[in-house]
Amino acid sequence: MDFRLLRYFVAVAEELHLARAAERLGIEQSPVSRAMRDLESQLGVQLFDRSTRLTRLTWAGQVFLGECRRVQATVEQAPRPRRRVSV
Amino acid sequence: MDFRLLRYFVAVAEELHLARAAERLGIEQSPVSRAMRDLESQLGVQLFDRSTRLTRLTWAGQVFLGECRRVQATVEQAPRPRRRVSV
DNA sequence: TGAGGTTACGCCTATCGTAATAATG
DNA sequence: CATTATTACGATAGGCGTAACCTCA
Repeated sequence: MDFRLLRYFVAVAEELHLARAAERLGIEQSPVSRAMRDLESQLGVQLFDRSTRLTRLTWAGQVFLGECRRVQATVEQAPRPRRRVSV
Repeated sequence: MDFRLLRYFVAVAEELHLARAAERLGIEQSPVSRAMRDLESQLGVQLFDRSTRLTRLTWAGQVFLGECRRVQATVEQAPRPRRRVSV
């Protein structure tokens, strides 16, 4: 689990739309779809309710989104030695 | 910057010895050495005082170590959906 | 049947391990 | 000269894009 999956997940969770999330991330749909699958697999939890479309976050997904935001905030708020780190 | 470099750095910062840090991480010295170089390059900051050995953290290194621990704590303390995630 | 998501496939980069090389104490 | 760190090099895994394919409203 790295910052990449975390960023991807936040984008998807907020957009609930792979194409828009992908656009926001500057990559294609395909890797985003795979990333979500991998993430759910790693966590052993389903993060989204899906029909064909992503309808909403599961409860686990909501909890995880909260965690991700905490992590991102921690990383971003931290005082940097000299330069900012791109997460 | 991902959790990998963060983990490597914490190990090295705590051990101040590449071989021990590498052992702790379950990999070889070589990638750890490269990781520290890459990290310093990314941050634009020297993290260690080095002679041939790593003698100690620079001030920037100490600050960064603090940040890393905060991030790790955030990740680890977060309530997990079902399963624990290995950072 | 069209909008949205997934899978297949090949490419490319990043990371690893082995091993050789430097440096200093 | 022994210990520790770095560099060189080849192998491999993982992430990406393109494009084909599936699925439900």
